[in-house]
Amino acid sequence: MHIPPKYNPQETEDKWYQYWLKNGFFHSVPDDREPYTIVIPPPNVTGVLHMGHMLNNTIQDILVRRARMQGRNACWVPGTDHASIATEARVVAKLKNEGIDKSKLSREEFLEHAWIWKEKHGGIILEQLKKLGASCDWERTAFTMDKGYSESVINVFIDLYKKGLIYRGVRMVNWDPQAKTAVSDEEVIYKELNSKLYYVRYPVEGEEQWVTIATTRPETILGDTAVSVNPDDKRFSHLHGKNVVVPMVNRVVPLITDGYVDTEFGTGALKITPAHDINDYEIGIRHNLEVIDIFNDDGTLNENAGIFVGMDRFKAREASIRKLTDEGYMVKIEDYINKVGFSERTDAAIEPRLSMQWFCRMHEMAGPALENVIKNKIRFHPVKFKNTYRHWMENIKDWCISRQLWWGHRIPAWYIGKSNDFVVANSGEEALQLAREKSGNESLGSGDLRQDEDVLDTWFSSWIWPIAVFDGIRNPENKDYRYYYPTDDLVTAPEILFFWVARMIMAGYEYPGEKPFKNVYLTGIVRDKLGRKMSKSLGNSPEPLELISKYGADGVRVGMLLCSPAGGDLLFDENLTEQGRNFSNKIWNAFRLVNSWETDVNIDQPAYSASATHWFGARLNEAIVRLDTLYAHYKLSEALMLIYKLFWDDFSSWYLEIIKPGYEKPLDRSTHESTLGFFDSLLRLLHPIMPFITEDLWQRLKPRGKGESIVVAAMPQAGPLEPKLLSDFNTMMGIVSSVRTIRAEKNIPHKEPLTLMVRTGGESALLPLSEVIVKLANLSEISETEIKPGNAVSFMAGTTEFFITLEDKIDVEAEIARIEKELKYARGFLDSVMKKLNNRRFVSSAPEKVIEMEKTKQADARSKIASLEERLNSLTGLKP
RNA sequence: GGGCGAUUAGCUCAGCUGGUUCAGAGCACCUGCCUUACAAGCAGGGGGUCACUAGUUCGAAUCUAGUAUCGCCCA
Repeated sequence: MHIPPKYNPQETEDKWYQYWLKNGFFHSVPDDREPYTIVIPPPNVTGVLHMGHMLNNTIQDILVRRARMQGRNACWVPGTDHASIATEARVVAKLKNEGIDKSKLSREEFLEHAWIWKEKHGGIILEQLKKLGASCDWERTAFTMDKGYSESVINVFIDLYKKGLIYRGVRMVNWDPQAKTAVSDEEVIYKELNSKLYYVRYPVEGEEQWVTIATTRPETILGDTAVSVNPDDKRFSHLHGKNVVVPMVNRVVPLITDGYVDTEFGTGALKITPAHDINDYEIGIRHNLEVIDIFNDDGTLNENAGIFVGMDRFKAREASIRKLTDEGYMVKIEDYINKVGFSERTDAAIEPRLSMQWFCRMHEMAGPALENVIKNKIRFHPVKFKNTYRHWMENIKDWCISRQLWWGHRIPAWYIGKSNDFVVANSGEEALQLAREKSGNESLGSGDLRQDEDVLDTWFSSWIWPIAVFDGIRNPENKDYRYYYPTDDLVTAPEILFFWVARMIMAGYEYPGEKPFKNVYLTGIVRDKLGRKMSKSLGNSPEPLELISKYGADGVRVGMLLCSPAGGDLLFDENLTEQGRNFSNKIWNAFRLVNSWETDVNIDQPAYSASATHWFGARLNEAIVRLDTLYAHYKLSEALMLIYKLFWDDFSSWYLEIIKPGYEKPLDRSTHESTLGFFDSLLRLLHPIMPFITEDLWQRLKPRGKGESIVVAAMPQAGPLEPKLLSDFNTMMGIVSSVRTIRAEKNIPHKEPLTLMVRTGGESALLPLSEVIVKLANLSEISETEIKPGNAVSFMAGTTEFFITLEDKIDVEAEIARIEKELKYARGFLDSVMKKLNNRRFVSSAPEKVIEMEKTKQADARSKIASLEERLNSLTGLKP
């Protein structure tokens, strides 16, 4: 069978993925094995696969595949979330394109459109994950608005309401005037802007004096209800108790004193607009100030503003500046850098606004959520995020959970008649019942109730994701939930540590009373190689599916992992996927070589092959042990690097080169079998990282039965470690490398055999692995010598000296220079050792073991120096 | 403004509770090779005052304090 010299992933990937699905390898049902569970961080239904997903899901897949091969019942639950704001915006835009205005539709009609959109586009990202090789249990695919899931969300709302953890109230919220909804604190992104600071003077009522304030938002002057100064600020003490007149609208407002005012900022006098600034709002409460809301929900000015009514807030700012300037109120304008909040979803500037909303109390739930992380009941990787988490938890504020949207879980509250009196219930019927009880009015009909128009924040549904995907809210006793919960690992981005991770932890301790997961692995943010965040607008993000078709899914997975230390941002570079592809090709070609060998049962195993198989077995065991440690600490890129070097260097460059038979010569059977066994083990170790090529080659390695797959093969276990053998092999490698260096320096082709001499110093030294050295270095023989041969170059391995005689090729000057360099190093080394040993305080205070080590170093260095000096002397004699 | 973290080779990073001359890996780079597994490769090689300063110690990349620069979170 001819196998091409280049690996072509496209020919194999779809085939094997289908094979895996057909055999149901990814589907999990509870049994008596130990479970291993991951729930996917549900991507938005509006989303398409980006590099962040690639990284995140590669990591999850590695963990799941490895657990599966370790014999655990692995279950990776996929799914999507409904993304209220983003989806609604998408659907509104689509309808608009079709000439349909959302406001002309009823709620039900709109939701119908939304569901159609969701069915059509909502699954794209999950389909894309299959290309990456994700081994999700697709039969368990969940969606946050599935019927059962929705019920769970509503149940949680009702339950928390009953516990007094959900309330309704007027608060300052972050208003997104474009989406016309409130958003939570976490959904506001602060950006630094080059803006202006406007200095505006307000006349003091009935006097010829002025107070000058500084503001970045002159249009909000229309809503001013006070001017405040710091009580200790002497500059203003003569004005205490007086009134000032608000420019443009000529409203008379008090000049108040409040410790909040920073005397250093601006002029030291602050205008107070309680309706449109959170700090002003709090000052307003302290001083019982009037609250004048001047904005409509779309960000235009309302009649409270008095002027510019109907004008957009930014237009109104310009108009205000003109008017203030024209009327002589503007004192000066300075450049100023400030931070302005923008909506994460729509990128509209957030308007702080007073509004009636639903809130979830956080303080009680934060307690156990914080404590259990601090006590490592839930572990964060890397641990540094514990600090960030603690800081947030200790300063937590109530969570605004209502959104003025239609797409989502509608708040289960019904208002009675035209009042603000309400009942919270599971259904209209139950609400009616409760309303009759509450009002004492038995004649209330369903027409007298109206359900709250708002929906819940999307995170209010995804915070129960690890519970609700197993139906643990509605049926806490069901088999799946009891088996799979708590899940094992959560893999996500630090960006949503608070949005999602922290809240899942709260929900976990509030509902089952048990953590939702044991470990949280926080990935870095994928940036381009210049360190910029990948974004559509910058156009610096590669198209994941194109990368896959160019380098293969395995290559891309390797590329992602190569640049992803846990928690650190990763600077993605397409070169890395190229490296991944090259690695695939290396594996492919190693297979071609092994596959090409014929065996001959009649030949004995050569000594070098016996040594090599023995050694590689030990090397493999060592690697397995180290891999376990790396995985246990979630050091996945290091685990990859370890396997990478194991395959490329140890297996391909050393092992295969040692056992390789001559051209078209057969291999002995024992070596052949060992080699196939090693290859099999290597493929298994690699499989979690590179699922496709490993399956393909594993199936080629020997005939496999129906339904057999590396996916469900057992992960290799470590056998005994053999440190002596490993260290002998290292010595051997050093000797071979030295010979190769001499060949390279002297231009001696590999084909030309050399004689290597070992200096025995009287006793016959047993050189380990000499048969391997002979083969790899292409030696005609290794001979022993007691004296130093004249016409030779030398090198040392440990304390042993080696020579290669060269007829006329020896360059005495160069040789002397080289030895002098080595001598200098050895003497320096000895000096540093002696400095320690001669230091009385070192000898008295260092541990015994360290002193012993120093003494060994001393002896070795001395013997090495002696050899080198002797060699130098004999060479000096040869000097022309 | 408050908190957290980082700074090690050209780049990305490893280096656990101080102890082999401890300064490492991959990539990149340089030199020589198209040697019938692989040029997506093979062999060999160069490269760093561990940000800076002071301290603790017999001994510091590692511990402490300060300085500088950068990043993240929160206000």
